[in-house]
Amino acid sequence: MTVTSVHNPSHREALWEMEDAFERGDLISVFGRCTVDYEGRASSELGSGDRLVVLKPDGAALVHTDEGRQPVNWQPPGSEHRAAVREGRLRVVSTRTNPAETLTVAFEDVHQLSALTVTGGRDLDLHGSEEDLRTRILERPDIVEPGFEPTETERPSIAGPMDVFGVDADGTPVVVELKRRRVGPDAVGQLARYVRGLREELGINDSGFDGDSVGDADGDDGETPAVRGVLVAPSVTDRAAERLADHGFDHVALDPTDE
Amino acid sequence: MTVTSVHNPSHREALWEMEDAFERGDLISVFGRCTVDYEGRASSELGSGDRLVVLKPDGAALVHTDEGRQPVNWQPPGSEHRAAVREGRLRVVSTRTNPAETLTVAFEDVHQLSALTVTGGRDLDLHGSEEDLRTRILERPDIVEPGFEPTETERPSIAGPMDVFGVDADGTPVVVELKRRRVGPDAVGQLARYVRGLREELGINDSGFDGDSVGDADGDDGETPAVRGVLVAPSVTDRAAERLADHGFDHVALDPTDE
DNA sequence: CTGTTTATCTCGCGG
DNA sequence: CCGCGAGGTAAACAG
Repeated sequence: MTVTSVHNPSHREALWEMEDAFERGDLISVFGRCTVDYEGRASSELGSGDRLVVLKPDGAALVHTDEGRQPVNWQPPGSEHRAAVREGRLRVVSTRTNPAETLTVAFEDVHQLSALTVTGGRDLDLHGSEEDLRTRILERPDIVEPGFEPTETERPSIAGPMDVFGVDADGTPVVVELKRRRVGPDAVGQLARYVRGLREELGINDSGFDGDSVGDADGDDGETPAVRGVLVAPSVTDRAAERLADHGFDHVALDPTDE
Repeated sequence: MTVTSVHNPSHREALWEMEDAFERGDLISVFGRCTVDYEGRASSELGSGDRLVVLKPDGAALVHTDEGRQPVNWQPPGSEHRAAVREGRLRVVSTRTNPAETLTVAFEDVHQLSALTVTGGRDLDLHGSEEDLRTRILERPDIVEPGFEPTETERPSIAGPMDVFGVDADGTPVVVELKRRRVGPDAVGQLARYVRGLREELGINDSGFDGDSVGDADGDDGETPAVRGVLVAPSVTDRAAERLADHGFDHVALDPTDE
């Protein structure tokens, strides 16, 4: 038996079922008319209404209405659930410490209470993350540009760790910044800080002056800096495109979810 | 009747109940063994396991395991839910556009399916938020400091809107930044940008030089700037305290949940 | 234990 | 529609 369910139980019956479910470590789902109070980092009150309350064996509690992805009230995992009948009504209290928080659900009417025994299958694998994108670039650097050779990831700099660092076909240092979604000017600023930091580190003047360094860009005059910046992202905002142009950085359009 | 529920239904029966529930605009709760696939901003696959799936009439979809406050997979409100039986199995697909995202739940076994008719009670009042904190300061400005008079909220500046703007007992302009929890150096940086922006606006030199302005701080030499910065937060990190001191800003310890 | 960073963040507001 | 900031953010991770 993986589901125990009672419909329109008395508050006492609901309490018995709930205590049994706590004992078994079940996932509990309660649908009923209730008020909800929360006291802790903030405080809130929720008047009477029909809601779905989920109590998890790891201590998480969720109160959902018929709208929104977010629970209207909740308690994080690690909280402790207790149930009782006070003044003839089922009352569920979930508490945690650090910070001290209390969620109280007082039922006027329990429409349905279900205890769900959960078995296995908790393994998720997620693709399309920034981590995934970096792995793919290390495996096939040509998707950044032909001849690109990554040398380090998470290379430390005064502006923080750069996502990917390497050299291009001409041997010029390249800083690559990865973003998994459309970016605004802030990402360009981040890339600019890395490039600026690296130029300082290598003793290269911002204007592109090359003080005996690792290989100047070909033919160009002093305008071309000896460290390049490349932003890898599915797309950029107009403002970001302007700032990329200002800095002389390149944008590689690459969607992390594409193969 | 506010709850319709079937236990261990056939996949066809489950489909009928679900389609009826869609029609009625019910909140749907399904507990069963299923696999979950998500494609969109990222992509994920979830192997077979017992999970609680919630489908809301506003288009939100949630897939919960027995752990965590967060759903293991979800779809935001505004998505469209469809159900069908393919290869003898109940399959629920939730899609949305912009960004294009698809959540697919394929049930191997439906343990329980419930349709919940929700009525009323969506009014939450929350205290202890930043909004609430601002209201309290406007009602009783003395909790910032005696003699403080707020003049504007969300006052625009080149650095963005400041939380509260006003003048102190001496008539010196004061920028107040509100934070509802313990803050790090970033909040001080934010406040500093506001203060710097306002000084520029008023034609005051950063070093505190007063170019015919609204009332200099008493007695001090040129060190004291003619625009003050006050950070209201329950507490600050050590690093943040140093930066506050560097700028000559004040910290008012105020917990948004108090009072 | 605190502090930092990320997220399929969500959510609301303004241009 | 995009961009920005707040959240009882949650959650992973480093120190």
